[in-house]
Parts: sequence; structure tokens; C-alpha cells
Amino acid sequence: MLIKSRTRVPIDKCGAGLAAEIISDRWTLLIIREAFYGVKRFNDFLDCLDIPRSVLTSRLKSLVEHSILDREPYQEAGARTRNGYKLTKKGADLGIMLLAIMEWGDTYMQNGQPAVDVVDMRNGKHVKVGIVDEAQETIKLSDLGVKWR
Amino acid sequence: MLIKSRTRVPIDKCGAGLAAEIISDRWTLLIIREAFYGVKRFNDFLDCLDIPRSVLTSRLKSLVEHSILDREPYQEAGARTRNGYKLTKKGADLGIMLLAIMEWGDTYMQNGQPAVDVVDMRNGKHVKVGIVDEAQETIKLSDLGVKWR
DNA sequence: CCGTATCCTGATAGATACTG
DNA sequence: CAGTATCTATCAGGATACGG
Repeated sequence: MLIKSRTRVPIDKCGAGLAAEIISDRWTLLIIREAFYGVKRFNDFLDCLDIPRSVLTSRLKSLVEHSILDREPYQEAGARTRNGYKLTKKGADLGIMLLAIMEWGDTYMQNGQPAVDVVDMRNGKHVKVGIVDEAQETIKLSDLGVKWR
Repeated sequence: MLIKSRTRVPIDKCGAGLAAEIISDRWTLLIIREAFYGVKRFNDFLDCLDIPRSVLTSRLKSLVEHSILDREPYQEAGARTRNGYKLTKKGADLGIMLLAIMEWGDTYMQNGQPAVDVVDMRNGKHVKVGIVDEAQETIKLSDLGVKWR
């Protein structure tokens, strides 16, 4: 990637820096992944992640505070109301990033053997993440450059 | 996203989980970002990130161990040989993920005001990350599904 | 079932000083 | 310039117990 000119980008003025503040810990990314898989309940997160209860509590709270998850009350027959957690629009939009991370990890840490297939539900075809311009033309990584503002 | 069937994905069998182990800390993502911008030298990272020296040392070491950065000796006139750091192929392939994170952060944490523009160097046009199938057709997030293996 | 409160411990951030 | 060494305070992870 080529540098045209260089000015320092303050950490709090960069999307990556701000996003990193939220998702940069051992569990948050995995919780978001499970939310994408459709997990909603406290104990289901607990089961599929092997995460300590107290840690899960604090992560869910933080994700709700950042409007990535919303509490969604539900009620089963004979039981009182309980909270579920579902992705907001903001949270759902993390899907592209999640998919990009999964692809990279599967490629380089798993010898290209993904644990799951992400597909187009309408036809079952495998999908992936790519870089495109406004005309939907695919761009190669090596053609990317950065313009400072 | 729809669930067809559900089996638990062990943390060490999932690309996202493995990738999270590497990039999930306050600084790693930002170091990778700077590497994409073209930063190579120890003191340049120091300057543009305001990161403690000892932390930078340990992060660079870890990134080299994970083959995301390579040490690349260089020599200036009259000085001894020094180390620079450049992205490997594996590291460069993190570019898509980085771009996805930047887009998300810029959209939701910066009111859509990115600090930098990522463009196609050949024509200066703005690019972005998208989900595509094998025929390069763009897929909507809401059409995604997961198939377990 | 869905959490919260408490406590312990190890890891890490960050500051600072030192070296070739 | 490019690191290493050392130290301390803080914080997050994890275990456990408890409550609605």
C-alpha cells in the first residue's frame, strides 16, 4: 500500500482504533459470533463458549451499552419474563468484519478447513468477503492506496 | 441469520477464535494498521501510536512469531544495520478485515467521517468491503446463513 | 434459568532507566 | 535509532457462592 503523504492519525479519530476499544478482548468477538449463529440466551452463550459467568455478564452488559446487542424479553409458559440478547443493526453490520476474520483465521490457522460454511441462504452457495468499488468491480489488495484528509 | 442445526464450535477450531487470540488486544490492530499505511521502523511506530516502548517490543515480537510481520534489515549511510518490519502475505491478507473494521468504526463511532480514504490506486476511486458469491454477485447481510460441517 | 457479588491471582500496561 | 530490563499498579479472567 502506497503512502502519498503522512500525517498522524489520532487513535480516537480512527474507526479501527475506536472499534478496537470495543472488540479487543478475548471473548467479545466470540460472543458476537455466537449471536450471529443465532444464540440469544445467557445459558446458551455459557454452554457454547465455556466462558465464566461473571465474564459473560460483563461482556453482555458492555455490548448492550455500546448498542451492539439489545435486550429482548421473552417468556416461556409458566416461567417469568427473562432477557434474551439480539443483534442491533449496528451489531449486525459487524457481520462483514466477522466474516473477514473468520476467513483469514480459517485460511492461516486452520489450513483452510473452516468450522462452518457461510452461504447465501437463497441458494446455499458459498460466499466470501471482497473489496469492491462503487460499480461492484472487485479490487485486488495490492491495488489499494490511502488518501489522508 | 438462520440456524439449520447446531453443534458447538470449539474455540480452537474456529478461525475467528484463533484470530482473536492474536489480534485481541489494545495495540495489535493499530500496529497492523500502521504497517498498512507503510510504517516500518520501531521509532516510527512509537511516534504515530504513542505506545510504550516495552509494549511495542513485545507486540512486534509476537507479530513476527505469528508470521504477520517480517524483520527486514536496512542500512542508512554511515549507520549500522537496523531492523524494519514489513507485512508478510499472511499479514497483508488481514487488509480486508482491517478495512471492514475501519468502515464499521467510521460509520458508527465517527458519524461516517473516516480519518483516511481507502482507494483504488489506479484511479483514485473509493473502495469498500462487500460480501460476494463466486460469480462476484453482491449478497446482502440479511441473506446470509450458516451451514455446520 | 438468569444473572449478580465477591474474591483471588496472573498477566499486562505503562513508566523509566539503561545499552550498543 | 532500536531496542532490553525492571518495576509497580491496575485490570481482567476465572472460580465460587448466592439470589430472584
